[in-house]
Amino acid sequence: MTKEDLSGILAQWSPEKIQKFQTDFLNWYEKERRDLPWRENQDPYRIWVSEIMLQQTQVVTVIPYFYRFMEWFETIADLAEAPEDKLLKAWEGLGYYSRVRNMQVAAQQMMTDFDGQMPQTVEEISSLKGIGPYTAGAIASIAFDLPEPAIDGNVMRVFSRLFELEADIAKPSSRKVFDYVVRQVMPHHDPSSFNQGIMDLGSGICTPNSPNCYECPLQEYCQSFAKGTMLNYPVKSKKVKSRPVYYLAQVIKNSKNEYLLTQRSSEGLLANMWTFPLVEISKEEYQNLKTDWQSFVAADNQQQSLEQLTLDNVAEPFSEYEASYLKQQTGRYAKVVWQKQPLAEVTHIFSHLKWHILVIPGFLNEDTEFVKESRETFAAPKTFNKYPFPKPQQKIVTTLENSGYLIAEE
DNA sequence: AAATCGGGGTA
DNA sequence: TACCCAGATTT
Repeated sequence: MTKEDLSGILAQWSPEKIQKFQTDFLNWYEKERRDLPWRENQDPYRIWVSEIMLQQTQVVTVIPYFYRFMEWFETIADLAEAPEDKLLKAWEGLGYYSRVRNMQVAAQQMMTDFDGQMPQTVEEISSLKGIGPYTAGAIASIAFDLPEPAIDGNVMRVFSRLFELEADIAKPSSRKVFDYVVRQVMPHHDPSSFNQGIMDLGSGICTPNSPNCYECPLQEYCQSFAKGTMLNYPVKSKKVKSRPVYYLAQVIKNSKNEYLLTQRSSEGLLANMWTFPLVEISKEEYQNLKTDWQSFVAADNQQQSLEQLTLDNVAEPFSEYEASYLKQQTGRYAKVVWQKQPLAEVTHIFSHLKWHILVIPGFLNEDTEFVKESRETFAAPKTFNKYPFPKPQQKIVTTLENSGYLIAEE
């Protein structure tokens, strides 16, 4: 879609029509705007925090995190100095954890470069870590009333329907199409209400699958409504499916009812968060282990003799290869007595990965024989709340609590 | 331009 | 399932 095409589309909108469009929409927003905690005032810090939290995250999810975050980190200076585990804990369960790390870097930038304040130009706001074109526009318009668009998924959906724009919103290059169109029709006297209004509209009325066009304040301006083509927009190319990954989770308890936890790498997925030790295995190994474990538990239920599964008698239910494989993977845990109990399986879907986790619980009789490596610790269940856990880890804990293996109380 | 980076809500 | 959500950064 060329700039000439866009000019043609917009040429049908006279200045008078644009002005009426703005008035109608701002009137609607004034009447229908949602009461949200970050809309109480124009504090740039609150608006910044809310915008970062709201990236790829729905309002209802954000609200409790927002209140807690503002309690824990009252000022930009507080955020700049906070320890990382407290940051991760504040973000635990929210996902995309680099968001909060980048926010601390940005807070430090503000302390050193901007007198501890959010800067007030789009260029300077954009120079802050973690603030891209959308968030820069949102902060500029909402906190400082600057006439900047804030192009997000809502805006692209609303505007693609308004003008039947064919630009593929999955392509980064399409952003400039929407930027151009929004700039032509947004009111410069109240960009804040306009941008927030489009968000409310996209959230409650101009929704992806079943838009409530008969309640829409922009119905008379909407080309796709006139033609009944609302559901053809926005145009979006397919995303690739998430790739499966298979893990063995080794849940190892010592005689003091403490569990071995390990801190993940400082880079990449779930950086610096804590999990039970995870070992990646192949799909075939995963399926074979699962099958054999199930048959072993079934056979044992009939015998009702063995209380524990040791590494030696692992060779019984597992095939020789799998037993040796399990020993190899658990080699440094030679003192671990693997618990015989119904198999626990946990799955978790990320945006680009699907984790399959086979949970293998074990017990350590002699603590002294076991030497922790770096980034490892033994932790009692009642202290788990001190460690930032990613969702898959929380699911494993819940599963083991339900099976009775993991006891939260002392 | 494509891949990476979480997790929940919805139909 | 598949898609969407107040996206940014890295490769």
